[in-house]
Amino acid sequence: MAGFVSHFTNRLDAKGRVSIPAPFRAVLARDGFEGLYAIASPHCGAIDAGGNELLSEIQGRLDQFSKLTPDHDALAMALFGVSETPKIDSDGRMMISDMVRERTGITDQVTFAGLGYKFQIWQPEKFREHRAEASKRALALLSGLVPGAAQPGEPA
Amino acid sequence: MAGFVSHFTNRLDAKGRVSIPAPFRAVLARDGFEGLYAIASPHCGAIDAGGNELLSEIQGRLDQFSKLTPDHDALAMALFGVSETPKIDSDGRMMISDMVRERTGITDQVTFAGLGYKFQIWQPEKFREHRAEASKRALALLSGLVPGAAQPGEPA
DNA sequence: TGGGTATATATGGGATACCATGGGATTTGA
DNA sequence: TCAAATCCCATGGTATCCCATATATACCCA
Repeated sequence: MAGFVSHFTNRLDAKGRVSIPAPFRAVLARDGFEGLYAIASPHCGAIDAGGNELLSEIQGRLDQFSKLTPDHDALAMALFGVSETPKIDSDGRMMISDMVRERTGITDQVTFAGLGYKFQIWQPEKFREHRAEASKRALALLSGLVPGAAQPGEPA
Repeated sequence: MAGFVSHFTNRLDAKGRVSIPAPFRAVLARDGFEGLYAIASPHCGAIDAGGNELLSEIQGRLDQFSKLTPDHDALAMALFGVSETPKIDSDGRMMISDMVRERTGITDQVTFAGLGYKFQIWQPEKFREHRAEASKRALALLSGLVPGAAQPGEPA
C-alpha cells in the first residue's frame, strides 16, 4: 500500500476548519483510526499527522527506553506534550489549533503533504521552500554522498 | 513475465482523460494493484508509472532509513511529493493531472512506453527525441564500447 | 480463400456522485 | 450566559460512472 501520497492545498474557513484531502481520509479509514494523531515535527516547522501507523512508530521509539526511568519520562513528555488528537467532523474537516498555528505559521491556507506512513501539515509557502531543500538532500542521499547515512546499498 | 513492453500513443479527451493501453492494463491486473502508482522521473521529463513492483522499488529506498529521522522525512517528501495514485475508471482510462502536464508538457496526446517492470508517460514529441538518444546509447553499450558495461547478458 | 460476423479497444458525451467550502442552527463547556 | 465547538444542510465545481459509437482485429463458416 502506498499510504499517504502526493500533496494538496486547502482553504481554512472562518471557523478555523479545513478539509482533510479525501485520499488521506481514505488511508486513515483503512488504517482503522478514529480521528487523527498529530504531533509537532522535531525537525521542521510542520506537524506530523496520521493514524495507527504513525502512533506505533512513536510508541516504538519510547519503548526503546524502559519505563520508570527519567529518560522515558522526559521523552514521553517531550513527545506527547506537543501532541493532540484532532477530531474529524462528519464532512471530513479538522480544526487547526493554536498550537498548530504557532508551529507552522498557517493563516488562511493549509498544505497536506503525504510521506507514506504519515502526512505533514504545512503553511503553503514554507512547504515549497522545504520541498526544494528536501529534493536536493534526497539527491545526495540517493547518491550515497552523505556520510553517516545508513547503507545506501546501490545507487540509482 | 514480459511486463510492460512496446509503446502506444493515445488521445487525451476534453475531460483530461486518456486510455491506458490494454496490454498495460493486463499487466497491472496481473500485478494485483488497485489503480496506479505514478512518480515524476528524476532523469527526464517523463512520469514513471506502474503497480506494486514500482512501488516496492521506491519503498525499498526509503526503508534504508529509519522513520522519524530527518533523512527519512526528506527522502519521503522528495519522492512522494512528486507522486500520485491515479484512479483507473471502468473503461481503463486515467486522468492526466496538472502535475503530469507540467512535468511532461503533454497537451493533447500521450505516449505510453513500456520499460518492463514499469512504463513511462511522455509527450509524444519528447518521447521520440529521447528514444533516438537512448538507441544510440544502447548501441554503444551492446557493442561494448562503453567501459564498465562489459557483459550485457540479455535480461528478460 | 473470401466474406461476413463477433469481440475488443479507444474515444465521446450525458448523467450522477463526490468533494471542498460556506453558513445557519444546536450543543457543549467554563 | 457567552463563546466556542459540533452538527447539519446547501452549493458549485469536478471526477467518476455508464452508455453509445467507431474502428480494428479475431473468428467462423461456406
